[in-house]
Amino acid sequence: MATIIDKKQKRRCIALSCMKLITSCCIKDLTISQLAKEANVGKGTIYEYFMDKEDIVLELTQALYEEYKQITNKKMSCLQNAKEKIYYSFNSLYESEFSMHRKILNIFMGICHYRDNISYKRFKKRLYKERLILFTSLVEKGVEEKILKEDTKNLAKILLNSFSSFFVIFLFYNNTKKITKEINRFLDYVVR
Amino acid sequence: MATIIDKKQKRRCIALSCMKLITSCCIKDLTISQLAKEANVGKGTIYEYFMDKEDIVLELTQALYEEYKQITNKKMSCLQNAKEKIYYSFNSLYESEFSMHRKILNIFMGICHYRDNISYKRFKKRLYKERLILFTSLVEKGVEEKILKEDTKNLAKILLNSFSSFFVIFLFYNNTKKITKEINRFLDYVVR
Amino acid sequence: MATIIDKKQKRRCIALSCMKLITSCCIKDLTISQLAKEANVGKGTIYEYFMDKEDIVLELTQALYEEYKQITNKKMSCLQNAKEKIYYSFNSLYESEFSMHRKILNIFMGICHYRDNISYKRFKKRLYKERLILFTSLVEKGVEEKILKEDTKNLAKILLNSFSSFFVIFLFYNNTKKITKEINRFLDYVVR
Amino acid sequence: MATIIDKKQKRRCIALSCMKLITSCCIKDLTISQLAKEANVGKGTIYEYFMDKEDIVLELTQALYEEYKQITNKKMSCLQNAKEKIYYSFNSLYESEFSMHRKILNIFMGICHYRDNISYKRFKKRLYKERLILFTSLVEKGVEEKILKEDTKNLAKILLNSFSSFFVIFLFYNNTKKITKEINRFLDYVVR
DNA sequence: TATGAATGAGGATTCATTCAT
DNA sequence: GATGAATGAATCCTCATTCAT
Repeated sequence: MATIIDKKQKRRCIALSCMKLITSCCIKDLTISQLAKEANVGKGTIYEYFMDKEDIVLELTQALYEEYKQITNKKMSCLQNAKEKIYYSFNSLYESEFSMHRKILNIFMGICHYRDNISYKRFKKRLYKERLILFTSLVEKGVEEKILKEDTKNLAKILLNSFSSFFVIFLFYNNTKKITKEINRFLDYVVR
Repeated sequence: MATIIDKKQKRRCIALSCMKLITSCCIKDLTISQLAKEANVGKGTIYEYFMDKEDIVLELTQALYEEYKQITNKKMSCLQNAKEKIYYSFNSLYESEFSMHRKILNIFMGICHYRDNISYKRFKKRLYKERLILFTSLVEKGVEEKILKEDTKNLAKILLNSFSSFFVIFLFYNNTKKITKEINRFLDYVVR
Repeated sequence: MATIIDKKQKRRCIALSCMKLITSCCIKDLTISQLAKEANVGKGTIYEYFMDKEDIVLELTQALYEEYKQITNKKMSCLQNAKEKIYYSFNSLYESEFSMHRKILNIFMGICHYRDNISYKRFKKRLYKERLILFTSLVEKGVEEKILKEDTKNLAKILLNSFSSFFVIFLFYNNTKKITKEINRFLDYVVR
Repeated sequence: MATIIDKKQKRRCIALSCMKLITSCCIKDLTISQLAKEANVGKGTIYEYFMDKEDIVLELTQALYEEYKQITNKKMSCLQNAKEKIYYSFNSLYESEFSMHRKILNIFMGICHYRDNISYKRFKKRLYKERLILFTSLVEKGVEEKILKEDTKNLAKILLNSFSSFFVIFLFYNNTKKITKEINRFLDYVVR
């Protein structure tokens, strides 16, 4: 039992050690040797804990996603009304403290375009599900507070689509101010 | 002059010859040798016309994009009113005849996540610009025909964001029926 | 007959066109394409007139050797006595006007270390022979003028060995002033 | 510490394994694959220890140079007087047991004509310096024993120039008997 | 005779993966 | 469990050479 926990911890620890390297280089050009050196472990050790390069990125994405969730949930619970929560749930990702998280998400999405294995799919589904739950609850609250007129289910999905859309657009602009503007324009249209 | 045209033509011709191979394999695992063989030219010839693998994908994406534009413009001009045109502009991409186009677009977008050179940027800007012009004109017409209440500029951008969002969602579902449903749900919400 | 002369002339002309390129780049890294472009002819044309890269260097070396001979013979005939002629025959190669000639000779010698075909051998023999004839006549004159005490034959060979030695040393120092100093030290030792 | 010594030893070991191949083929036509096979190591291993082909030749030249020095120093210490030592220091290189050493030296010199990196320069300087020290001490001894009349410094340099010259001439003749004759003719002229 | 587009053999180099320590 | 030296398959890319025009 203890060793399994250790194994998970070490996996995460190695992945986090590689964060800087992964976000600063093109993932395509990174080698296992470089990653092992960055994490201060032997090449063989990498193979103890990861299938390949993409597996490290997955672990790193999960780590940062969980951190993002923890921080934003905390802040969200301090916000008073549904409107503020909805705006925050869209905008928080583009705050400066999450620049690393955005970078990793970009790299993760890039890998998704060519990689389609189980662990990747599973994490994508989890991301989708958890976001949908969040937006569903926010829409419910919004309808209660009468800032949203829509029936619950559809609007939550539209919000989810738009949320991911904005991230894609962000990768195009690569400008957080611009994307924040676009987001608020959209939310002003949807929310009363 | 003649040779320049020939060079452009041959570039396109080679890229199109590689279409099947590119869409059926994982681009990451494709080699220049395989592509050269598929196009029935020597390896050296590939290097005569392309910088690398990604350059071939770019050419292919451009070729299919232009074909898509030509076909959809033609059909669009037969449609009577703004509402139909808007729905068509969103849904056409998911018709079965454009399955190849969707595949290429997926591969192209995957490459965008790690590649950031001039020709890729240029084409991305062109895509963005041309789509924005289309949606702007459709919104104008929609407002004229009183099926859209919004001020022109903002709605066009929202449509554009949603359009690209739907494609990202499609890559997740990989199910044209589902995405068509989502699109129509969204458009029913926006259009009267 | 005319065409043969033309062929020889064109061969020389192409080789001379490549002089700058050959002396400024490392011969190992030069390609036939580059040489053809530099000479403003097609790649196929190069093959009409030359066996390979080394053949161009040979032609260029011959051209510059003949030029060197012509210029130095002229100047030598103006010199009054054997002593002056001997000193000039050693030092002239290191005058600034012959920097190109030295460079080519270096490249030619480098090729000799791995290439051993007939035309290269023939030219090396010719160089050796002509220099020996020159030094033999200078020694004869020197003995007549009583500035050399030695029997003719041996000294001519020693001079020839030293002459080529100095060039090898020059390639090591790559400093004309230093080599001139060494040469004069040596000749002061040999000549009264 | 141990690994550094091992690395140096393995480097030398690989280079020595390639000796036969390097001296029997034209270095220009040798491939890393052939060298790796000859040394019974993988291609990747070659790159672990060497920059390129020329780096192997450098290592081999150094190995054989050190062997040559060791053998000749030993024999030289048995010789009685300066005259014998001077003659031996010139002639030893052309003894049959050093045919490999001559071949490598030829190849090394050929590479010097187009390669000018630090490690090559450093070794060339070392060669020059050590030979100059040897000849200086021999000239000193010769003056003591009154077989040389010259002032010490100049003659040592002249001997050094001639020594290298003779090797160049040898590459032309490729005939040890002839070169030995030339050497003795020269030394008879210099030494009383 | 001159050309240069097309070629593909072949060499350089990389790097994921193994396995003895 | 951790390591990193050794490996060689795999891929890149070059460039001498050909040959139809």
